[in-house]
Amino acid sequence: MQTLSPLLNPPENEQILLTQAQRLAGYTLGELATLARLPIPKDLKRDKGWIGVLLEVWLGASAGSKPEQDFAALGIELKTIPVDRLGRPLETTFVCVAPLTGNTGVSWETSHVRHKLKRVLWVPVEGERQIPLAQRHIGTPLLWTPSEEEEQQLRQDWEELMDLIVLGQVERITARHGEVLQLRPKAANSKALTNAFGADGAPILTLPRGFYLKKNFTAALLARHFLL
DNA sequence: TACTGATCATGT
DNA sequence: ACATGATCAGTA
Repeated sequence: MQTLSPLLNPPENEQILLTQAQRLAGYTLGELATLARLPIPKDLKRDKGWIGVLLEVWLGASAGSKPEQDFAALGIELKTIPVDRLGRPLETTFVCVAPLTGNTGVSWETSHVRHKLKRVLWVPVEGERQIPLAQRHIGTPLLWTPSEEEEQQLRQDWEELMDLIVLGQVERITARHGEVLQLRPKAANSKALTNAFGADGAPILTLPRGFYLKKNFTAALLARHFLL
């Protein structure tokens, strides 16, 4: 009888990664945290990334804040996604920070968004706050690559948002822009500012922004897998 | 109650 | 300040 244990090194291939992720399905966060000897916070208020770190440990991702894909050798990004009892996303999904300067000549093909989403291992986790953190279950993982339709949706929103940024309209962008991809603040707080350009072309200080996948998009990609 | 704008921890 | 990991929480 083999005991479930965290991967100590990056998985050597996709199959090993996927198999390990599938093994975790059905376990609770409390069980996995105890086995990995990771302290369990009371809730996520001050540990918003805790579930992500826990899964990184179990799947052998090089944990920490390196500007790489989680499984660089495999070209795979890991995303945990909080879902309700029906498997629908409870939150938007952060993709990457949006570049507000130095965007002359940037294209969708070479964008960070496209690179990040090229191949993603989605791990659904029960996320309803009424369920104590330790009792939330891991769901069935999904190794995903954007379909042509999904990539076109992403590309259209990305180009529209980047056009506004380049035109100095970043402060007029709200989370309502974009059908599947949105731009929202991504900062420690509202006092953290970064450089951008205003409508008149002059430099301005503004909140750092990030690209996020809207829930309708992640809901559809999860449903396509689990209902089809 | 869904959504948008704001926020939390940690490491480089 | 910015990258990693995201969720919180006020208000429409």
